[in-house]
Amino acid sequence: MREFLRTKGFKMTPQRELIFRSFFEMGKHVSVDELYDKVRQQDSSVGYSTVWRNLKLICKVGLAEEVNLGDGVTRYDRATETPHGHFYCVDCKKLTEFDMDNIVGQLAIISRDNDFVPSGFKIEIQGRCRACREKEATPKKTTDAQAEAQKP
Amino acid sequence: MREFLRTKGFKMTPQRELIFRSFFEMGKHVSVDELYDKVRQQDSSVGYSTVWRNLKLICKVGLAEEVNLGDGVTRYDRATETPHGHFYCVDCKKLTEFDMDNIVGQLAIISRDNDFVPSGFKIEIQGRCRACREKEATPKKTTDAQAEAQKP
DNA sequence: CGGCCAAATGAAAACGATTTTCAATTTCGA
DNA sequence: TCGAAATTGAAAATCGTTTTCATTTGGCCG
Ligand SMILES: [Mn+2]
Ligand SMILES: [Mn+2]
Ligand SMILES: [Zn+2]
Ligand SMILES: [Zn+2]
Repeated sequence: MREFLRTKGFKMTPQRELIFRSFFEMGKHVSVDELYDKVRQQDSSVGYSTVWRNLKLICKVGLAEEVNLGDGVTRYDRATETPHGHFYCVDCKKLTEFDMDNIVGQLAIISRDNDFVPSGFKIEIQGRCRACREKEATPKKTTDAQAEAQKP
Repeated sequence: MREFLRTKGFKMTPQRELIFRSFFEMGKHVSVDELYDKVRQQDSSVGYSTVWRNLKLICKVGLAEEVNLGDGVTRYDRATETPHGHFYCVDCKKLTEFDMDNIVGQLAIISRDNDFVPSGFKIEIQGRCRACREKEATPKKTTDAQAEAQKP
């Protein structure tokens, strides 16, 4: 790793080492805050901006990429060998993955047909996961139009 | 429109009327600022929050939906009869659309196979549009590792 | 082994889009 | 017409992201 970074012109530091290791230990879809918390458990002197910068660096060197679900928080997803898509449960907000190998071909065709040279594909499927369907909870009826309209 | 909203418990106002009309007159992928500017051309007394709230309302009643490309700005996309995906040019940032009818079937199958009940699909293809490829401009070599790493 | 200098760090501040607050105004059904 | 509920505009609050800046550190070179 140290060597890998060095060849790209970056130095290794204790903080960086810890941040990189922590990131890869954590699951997928990690937010800055989550990683920051994890890192601070090991070394509470590491700064937030250092975590943020290193997360950006991890993306820059191609080891992860940002994921935006429109919930206001950027998450970082460890790069996978084969491209994958995301199921986003609108109830519990859980993010799960699926392989998109068999679809990439079609996306490439669509791109070609539209005179567009693709470099990356993102597929997000919103819906409800099994767990949430089984809970089948709170119908939660509309009562106050304004509250519904103006509040999240 | 007035009637449509009334049945959902919302009132019509001059501002709302103007905002809705302006939104549908504009192209796709409109940001709050863009719509705000357009609206102010007609009536400079309309407030920013009113524009924002009505954009949210348009989504709530199903006439549009938010689009997030991770560039920090939420855009609002008029709902289309048939679902469509987006080509996002990494150079000029232009967003163009493509029909995804022929892929939706597969996405539905993938969802079923993963025990997920889908309610919406989003496909984003990053790459370069024709215009940008033809410009084929500025190779822009890396010179300062830190600058490259820490600045956008 | 020093010395040097770009890279890296941490704290704090800046940013900027989004969202909320609140008092005043308006809509629309009873 | 009246009044409750919705809407509005201005301003402030939020809050994740990004930058600034003074200081420290890593790693290459002699
Ligand atoms: Mn993922
Ligand atoms: Mn669109
Ligand atoms: Zn769920
Ligand atoms: Zn382009």
